[in-house]
Amino acid sequence: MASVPERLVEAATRLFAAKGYDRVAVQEIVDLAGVTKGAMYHYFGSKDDLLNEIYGRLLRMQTERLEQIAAGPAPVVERLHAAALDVVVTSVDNFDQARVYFRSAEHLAEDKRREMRVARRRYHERFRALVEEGQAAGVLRADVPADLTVHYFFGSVHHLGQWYNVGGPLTAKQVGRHFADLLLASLRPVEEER
Amino acid sequence: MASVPERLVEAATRLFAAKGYDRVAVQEIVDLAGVTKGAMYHYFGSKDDLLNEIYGRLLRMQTERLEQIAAGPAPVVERLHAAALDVVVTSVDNFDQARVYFRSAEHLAEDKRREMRVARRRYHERFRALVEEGQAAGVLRADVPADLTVHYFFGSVHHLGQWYNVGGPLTAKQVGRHFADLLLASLRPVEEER
Amino acid sequence: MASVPERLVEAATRLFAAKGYDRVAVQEIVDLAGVTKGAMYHYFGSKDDLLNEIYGRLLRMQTERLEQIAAGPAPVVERLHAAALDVVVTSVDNFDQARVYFRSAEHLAEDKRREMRVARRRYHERFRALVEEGQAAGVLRADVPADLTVHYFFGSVHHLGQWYNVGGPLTAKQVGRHFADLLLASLRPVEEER
Amino acid sequence: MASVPERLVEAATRLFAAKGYDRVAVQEIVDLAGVTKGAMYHYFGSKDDLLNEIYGRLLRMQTERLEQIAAGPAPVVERLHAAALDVVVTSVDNFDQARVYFRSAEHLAEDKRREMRVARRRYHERFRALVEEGQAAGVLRADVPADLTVHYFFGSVHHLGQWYNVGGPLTAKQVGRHFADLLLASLRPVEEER
DNA sequence: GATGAATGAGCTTTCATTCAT
DNA sequence: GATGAATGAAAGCTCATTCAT
Repeated sequence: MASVPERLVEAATRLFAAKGYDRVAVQEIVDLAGVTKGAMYHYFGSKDDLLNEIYGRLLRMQTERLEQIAAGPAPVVERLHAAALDVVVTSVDNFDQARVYFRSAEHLAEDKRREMRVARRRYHERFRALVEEGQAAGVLRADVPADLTVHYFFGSVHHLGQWYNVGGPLTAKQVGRHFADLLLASLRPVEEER
Repeated sequence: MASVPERLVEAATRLFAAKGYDRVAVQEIVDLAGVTKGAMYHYFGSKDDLLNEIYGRLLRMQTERLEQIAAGPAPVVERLHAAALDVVVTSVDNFDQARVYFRSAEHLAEDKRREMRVARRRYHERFRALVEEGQAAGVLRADVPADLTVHYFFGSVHHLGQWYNVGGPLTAKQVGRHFADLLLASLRPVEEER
Repeated sequence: MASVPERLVEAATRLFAAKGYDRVAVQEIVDLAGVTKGAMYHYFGSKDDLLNEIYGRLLRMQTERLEQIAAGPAPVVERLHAAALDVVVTSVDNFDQARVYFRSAEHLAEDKRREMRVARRRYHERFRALVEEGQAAGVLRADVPADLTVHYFFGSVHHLGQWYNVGGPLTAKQVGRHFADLLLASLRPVEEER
Repeated sequence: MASVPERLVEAATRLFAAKGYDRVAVQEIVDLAGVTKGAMYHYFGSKDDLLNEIYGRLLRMQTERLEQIAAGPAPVVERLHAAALDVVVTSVDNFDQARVYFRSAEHLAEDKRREMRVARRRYHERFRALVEEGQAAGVLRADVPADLTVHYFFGSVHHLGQWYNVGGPLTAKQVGRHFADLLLASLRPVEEER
């Protein structure tokens, strides 16, 4: 059986994803993990520390992957497509973590929230830099601010948590491809637009 | 001064938007509205009844407008563009309401939640019907499921609540246009895709 | 029957006096007062707010009486004697309140603690002024700092809570007289001291 | 570096003096002492056992010194003066211990509390015997009960913990002399009292 | 219509102590 | 001798809701 802190993080992830941070009692988490409250507070300073742990994992992982993809040798359009696909696939593959991540920033304590915002921003900016690179190279349209485009796309990703059905007809890869295609299509240079 | 129930709804909207439903105490709402708890329970059956009220308003309004736009005489591409623009503009114009709407579905009591899901779905389906109409007419690409496209777009809209700054440099109309343009661009029929 | 807040203050006074602030649970207080915790938190912001209430009452009362006595027309030696006697008698007459007062300053929250220190100091200084008046008039010895004398005397008063037995052989007035006599005797001008 | 139990007692003394027994967590003590909880429970049976240890040290020391002083050859008035001075000086020289001693009797477990009361009483009685000796000899006033006088004086001593400032202008010896002088002065036989 | 005192169940967190290693 | 993970009981506090007035 996994270690106690590991079990706690898993239990918390499942419950936070299902009901939202504020609707989950610490008692439920420790019950699901099969330990007592004292054990939880031995490893985590607070309930929101547990959230912080969940939160950070996915973001760190996605950031690393984005940086690797972005630094690759392929043409920028391909790298952007790969990055878009990747964030969808990893979000779906870690669906509970992702759902927690998508909605729980506001429940972090002030200091951790600041840290997280910094990390999120770094991710956002790395992604935006890809878009800007494509715009500078003339292969992506430049009449829509790159910043706005990134928000536009990540809105779609965050929204996955609200409709995507893990056992359903669409695989992670299919959704990822569609999303990446839509993004790239929307950024093709305009020629004789209305 | 506005009527008591009106003041309560306004106060609740402001507070729910700012802090999230679970982080707002009924006492805060009545304090901000300048009434007492008894008064609130005179007009509303419960805290989540207040949420229900807020919730419904924006959705009803946007649904009506969508139906009007969709039923118009313009070509489908133009109607879709107008609908996309409209949902962004009305969401930004009623920003607090929209933010509450975007993240508080799960706080409704079971029966109201069901009602709401029905209403949301109707909206979603009306929008999807527009996309499907364009696909059938051959003016929008058909290789991405219309359903997925609608989720994709509304993710972007819902995400507005997390980054859009009401007093900032972008007006509602500008964001709306960009979003609508991105949507339409992403749906142009593909010709010689990679 | 007394009002709820009154009953709560009484219950808290009894319990804090008997066991010390930290050893009394809010639950015990409300049980003794015959109400629920919710009721307590309706009237008092916190456990230490209850302490604050108890704390202030005795000090306010003794301060008023001291000021009246000190402002009287009698010779300073008589006024000092009366003041010393009075603080003993009122402390014994409100024995539980006094015991709480004597030991619980450190349990107040920081802001209230500051307030209380100011009030205590004012009391102390009013008393010291009496001693200094006697010294200036040459009727009390001046070779012991007035400040130290006051600490010396109030130590004795505070200590009452640790040995005085309310049902015992000594009445409040008897103890008060003895204490006042000892104080005055210790302050008689020295003539041919060793 | 000192032994583990020694370091624990020192750390506990510092913390109990500063914050009061109930406000200090065992974890804080072991952290300050640089050991672990297990180590503490290896040497001491409980938190209050640690208090007991601190508690006894000062009292044992002061009792020994009192007995030596009281048994000396000097006239009773001088012995009483010396005893009074000594208890002040040793209390100030061991200020943290003294502060713990002055206010933590009630935190001892029942059995140790009884022991302590016995030891305290013995000290008190030895001191009182000095006063009574002086009264019998006619060199101290007899119209105030010796018992009450002792309480009166020790109140002043215990109160030191609440106002005396170790780095301040008054040395231990100065305070001790003043206190002893005040005590002796208050006990001079009365002649022509008002 | 409206008040606000009161409820009661629930919350997160703390902490002295134990015990397998 | 010493560790530190884990317990379990209790703590202070919050809050949506009710109800006599």
